[in-house]
Amino acid sequence: MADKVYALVDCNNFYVSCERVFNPCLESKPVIVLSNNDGCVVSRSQEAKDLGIGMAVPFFKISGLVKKHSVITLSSNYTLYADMSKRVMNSLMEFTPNIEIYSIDESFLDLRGLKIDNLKQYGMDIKNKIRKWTGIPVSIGIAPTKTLAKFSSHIAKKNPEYQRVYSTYDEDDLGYYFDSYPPAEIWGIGRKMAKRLERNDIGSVSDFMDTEEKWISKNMGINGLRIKAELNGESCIESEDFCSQKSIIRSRSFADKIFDYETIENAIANHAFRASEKLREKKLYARFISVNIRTSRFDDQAHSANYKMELGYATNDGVRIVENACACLKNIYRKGIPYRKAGVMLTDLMPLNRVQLPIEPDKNTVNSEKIMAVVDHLNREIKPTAIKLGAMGTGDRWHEKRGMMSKKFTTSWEEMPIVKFR
DNA sequence: TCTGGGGTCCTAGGACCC
DNA sequence: TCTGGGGTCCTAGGACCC
Repeated sequence: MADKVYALVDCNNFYVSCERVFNPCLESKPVIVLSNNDGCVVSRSQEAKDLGIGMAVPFFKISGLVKKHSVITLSSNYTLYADMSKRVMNSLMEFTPNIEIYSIDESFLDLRGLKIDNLKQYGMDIKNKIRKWTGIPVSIGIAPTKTLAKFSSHIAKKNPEYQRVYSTYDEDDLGYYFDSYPPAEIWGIGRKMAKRLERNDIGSVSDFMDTEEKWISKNMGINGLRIKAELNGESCIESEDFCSQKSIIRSRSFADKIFDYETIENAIANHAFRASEKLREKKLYARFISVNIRTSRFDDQAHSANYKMELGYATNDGVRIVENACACLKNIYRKGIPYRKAGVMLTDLMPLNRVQLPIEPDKNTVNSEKIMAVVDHLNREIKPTAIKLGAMGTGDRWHEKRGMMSKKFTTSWEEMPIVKFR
């Protein structure tokens, strides 16, 4: 077997597939799932794709189409998707522990060193078992580099004859797809770069492969060179270091324009607290916090403001993080601006063993670990808002719209699916 | 009327130093 | 009075990913 072997396992239409597991009536019908605030389309069933509904299209632009074809529309239910994702990833670990979870619906498996006679068959085996164990359909690309594995998974998805598994080790028509697919199909080449390539008569992956390195380096930087090497079978995107997360962000758009300070402070305090929960969950500490408030990007007088502050010493204490977030907000809030979005970012993250604690801890910090542990426990066991800080407020004017959400089938006793026998 | 959220990485440019 | 060039560090912004 070759030096390196990566399998990219990609869940098909993931959010829609999650919904279908618990609601079989959605099968073989056009279904879409919307982003927060019911703003954009973030997942589409094949039937919805066939109707011409694009990815990330604002919902209001397709509402006519949706009505005409009775497209079933759902708000996103991240609690459900996160839990289903965990199940899929745990199932994949049955095949190899060398798994890199790349996103909520994708993982790279490092198959090096495993005794596998037939990679294509192995892929089919994974695909069938994931479907059986979790109900989620997946596509798989197998190749010597991550970029090629991604490309292979696209081939697997688009061409039914491969039965959703494409292995460059077992097929000999990769060159055909290099000739016929545009560079935009390649991982790392986005809209802007694809346009630029097109303007320079680079219309296919093969054309890109034939492009001089000098040109690539000048126009695409080091990333372009890396992509070319990867497509040549030379692996240069290594596995991520798991403890290397650089930032934690929590932000949301408001359902309506918001002008008043109090409501925005509530939103910022909530985001800051959620961000601190994430920090504690990952056992990390942050040194900096920054707060951003902005109008709609599409507003005539689009406005955005940032404020960054040092937290003193690295911390994951919710109270301190919320206090600092509110202090940041005071510096940038302006009266009379129609704010549409607020967010909090924690940066310079580190694990406990790298944290420098203050020489003389004050009273408030001494007990913070214990207090936070209790708060987290209660919020996990009862409900996420069981314990809140005063600044987080009680209103929900800043909350987003989610008019069409399914239930938390797998994570809430109240909302568990009911099976009836007759 | 209605346009997502959470991340990473790279680059250009300014400030500052010698 | 003349005001160079190299280095570093930081930040903002852009591009990309899902």
